[in-house]
Amino acid sequence: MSDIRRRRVPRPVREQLIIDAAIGVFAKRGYHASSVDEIAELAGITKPMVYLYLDSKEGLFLACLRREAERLVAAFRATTGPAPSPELRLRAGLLAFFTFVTAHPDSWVVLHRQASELTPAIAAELARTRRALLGEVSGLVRTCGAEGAGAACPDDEADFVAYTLVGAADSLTDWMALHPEEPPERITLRLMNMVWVGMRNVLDGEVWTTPAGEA
Amino acid sequence: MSDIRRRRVPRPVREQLIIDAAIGVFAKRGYHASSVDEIAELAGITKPMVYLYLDSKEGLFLACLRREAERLVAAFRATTGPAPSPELRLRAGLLAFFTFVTAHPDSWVVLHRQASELTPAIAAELARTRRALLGEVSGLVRTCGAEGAGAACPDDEADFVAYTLVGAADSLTDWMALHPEEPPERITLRLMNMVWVGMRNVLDGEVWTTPAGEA
Amino acid sequence: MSDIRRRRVPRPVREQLIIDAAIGVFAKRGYHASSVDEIAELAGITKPMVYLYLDSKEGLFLACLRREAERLVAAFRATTGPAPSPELRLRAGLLAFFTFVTAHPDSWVVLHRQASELTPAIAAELARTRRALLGEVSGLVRTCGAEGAGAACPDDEADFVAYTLVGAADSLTDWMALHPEEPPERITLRLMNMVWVGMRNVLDGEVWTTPAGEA
Amino acid sequence: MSDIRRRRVPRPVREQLIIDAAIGVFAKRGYHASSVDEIAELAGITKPMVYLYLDSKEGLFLACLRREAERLVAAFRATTGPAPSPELRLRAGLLAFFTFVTAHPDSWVVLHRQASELTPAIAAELARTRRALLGEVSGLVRTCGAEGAGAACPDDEADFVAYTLVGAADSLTDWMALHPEEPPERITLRLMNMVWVGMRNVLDGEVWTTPAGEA
DNA sequence: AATGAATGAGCCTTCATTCAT
DNA sequence: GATGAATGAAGGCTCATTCAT
Repeated sequence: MSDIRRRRVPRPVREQLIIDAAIGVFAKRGYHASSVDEIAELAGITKPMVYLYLDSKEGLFLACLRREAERLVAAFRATTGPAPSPELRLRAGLLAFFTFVTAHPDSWVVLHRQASELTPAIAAELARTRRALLGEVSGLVRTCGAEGAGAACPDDEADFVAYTLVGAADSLTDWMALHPEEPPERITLRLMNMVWVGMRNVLDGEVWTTPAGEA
Repeated sequence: MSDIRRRRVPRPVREQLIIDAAIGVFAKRGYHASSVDEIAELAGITKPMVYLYLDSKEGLFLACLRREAERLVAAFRATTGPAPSPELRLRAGLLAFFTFVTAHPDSWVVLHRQASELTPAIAAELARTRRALLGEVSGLVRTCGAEGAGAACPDDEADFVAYTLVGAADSLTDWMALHPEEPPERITLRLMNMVWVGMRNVLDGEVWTTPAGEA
Repeated sequence: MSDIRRRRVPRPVREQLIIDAAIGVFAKRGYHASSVDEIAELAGITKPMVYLYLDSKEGLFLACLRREAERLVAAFRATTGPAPSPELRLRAGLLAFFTFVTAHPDSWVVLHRQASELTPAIAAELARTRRALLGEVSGLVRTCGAEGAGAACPDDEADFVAYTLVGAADSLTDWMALHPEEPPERITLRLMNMVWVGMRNVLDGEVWTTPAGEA
Repeated sequence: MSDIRRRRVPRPVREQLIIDAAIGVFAKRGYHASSVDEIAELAGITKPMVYLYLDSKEGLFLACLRREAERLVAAFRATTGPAPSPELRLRAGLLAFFTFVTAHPDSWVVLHRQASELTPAIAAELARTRRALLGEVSGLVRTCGAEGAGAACPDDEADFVAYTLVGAADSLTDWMALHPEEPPERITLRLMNMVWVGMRNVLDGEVWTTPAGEA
């Protein structure tokens, strides 16, 4: 970040440097409030280079989105694959998430905290990204059904559980910011504690009902 | 939208009409992409009026934030207070949330989906709003500890659970958009199923641990 | 140009002032080389007003085009109508043209000297304008056929003559710039001299042929 | 467009290729709206080469202007010289013009349809070009005076006639675009019909006057 | 001989905001 | 109480032009 940003940097490298800068600015200010000028300056170049390489502000944001989504999903897969049992796979997935978010907080903001004020193209890409992440989680969840075949667990339930997990994890991201001493492992453990039993019950079709009989 | 917006509307009413319009626009476009022009036109008045009543774009957004936060918290309290047992209180809170979000989708977007691209003043107000909501939930959670004594349940655990619940509920908001036939009651029931047992365990200090012995 | 341009000018007036300024700048620099800033300054206001009233640079140019085309055609019609005989009508038309061009040189440049570098919308409007002018002249020419019915004169010939006349007149515009002492009346007379006889012959079907017999 | 544009093209050839490309682009888009990038790409080289060979965008345009003007005047002279009689010389000149314009429409646009939006240097060169062409025509016209003596025909009259002819021919360029089946020979014939008699009268000092006695 | 990398400057456009009526 | 007129400031984008290789 000090010497490589000097003149005459080959295009592929410069592109990554620009995206690096862009993620920082987009995360801090949001899409509309970010100015390409600021991104260019942070990347150590001038505006025309940004447009030459990434086409437009929208293209720049899309590039950020794609690169980080790929990274997150890769991290997720790399850990959930090898784990031997359902609960360890779930744990591995949660851990991968919290580790990624700890390591790349800006990426997560860009990936997930940009509701509204986006152009159609960006909104579409973002929706695709989210679907990919939720699909990943949903697939993982489907392998967690009690003793037997995944077929026993309807997709609908798995999706519901996936949304719950992703939302909970997302929100815990904020909690982590208030508790910096807590390592991803402990967050993961605590979240496992909260959801593992209930999740299994849900996937197995056991339901909680309103105790007495009220509204 | 037809007659009331005519001339000679008393100030407090006008203000509410402006805020109504603003919430719609802010939810659709986001803060920065919203233009005061569009809000004024939707409210049926001219721009200088907006400035006369709400001071600035920022003030306008703050007014939206305050009004809707108040409404959501009120809805929450109104239902959790009367419920007799812990689990019914929790259920009532969740139901209140999902009902509110169903009834006022724009409000929820403005309240919660506006990360980044906000001015400091707005970010502060928004943080306050979220803290209020989380505090409310956290308090509720604290009453759900097993045998009764809130003292047995450390604030830390309650907070963690609150973040998990709010995040899960928030995310299920998206799930609801994909399943419009599902009423708030069923969402509430399913979420209760997923978290009730685990939550109790967590609040009681029972912990899940990595089964065999791995990373 | 000194006092009326002060603050608080009603919209219709301002619009005309802006168009006045725009014609001057567009004529001097051409469409692309003109900057809205310069036009605004010359009009005694700031850029946002130009956009508020005329929408865009393109809209501004279109407004110039429409206003001046209307004026030129009006001047043309006003004089050709009353004239009693064919040759006097033609003479009146030519005189109207040269008088208009003398009085509004910038208008003529904007109307006719803007080949290429125009947006599609402008090109279309400009084509319409030229067709209107040529149609006017062509109609006039058609009434100049020798003794009798305009039917005797095919549209094709009239069009050819109209193009010739308009082109000649246009070019003489440059000649006039080099001979400022020459009044429109004399130019008109000289052009009548050059074309009247030949035109009549052409419209009557008499043709010149290569004398001997060569390539 | 396939092989010659490969590497190792000698400089003079490359220059001509660049000018070829430039004329096409300048004619289509106009001076300001043309980008050096597009010209370079069309010429099959990179931008720095354009600057190395032609110095600047302005120099590039000037080169186009000079080359095409030379070609047009050459074509004009080549045909008017040998013709034996005045009317055949005029006919030959007109024919040369219409033939050239038919063969090189882009050249004509660049040479003649670029009023305004030009830099001073270009405007000057363009004025010189036009003067050259008009001078050529004017000289030709001077040899058309009735009985022979050019002295009998004042320069002033010849100039006036030249402007008329050039303007008429220019405008007929547009007419030709609407009548692609009409060959240069026929256009020439029709224009001769329209102007030959009147031109002779003018050059001989015979004047048309307002018939009765009006404004 | 040729090119990829880089930039200073400028232009169109929009927006939040205010003044004068 | 309400509005039309007006603006300072900024942002996205492009372009002619040059340098270092």
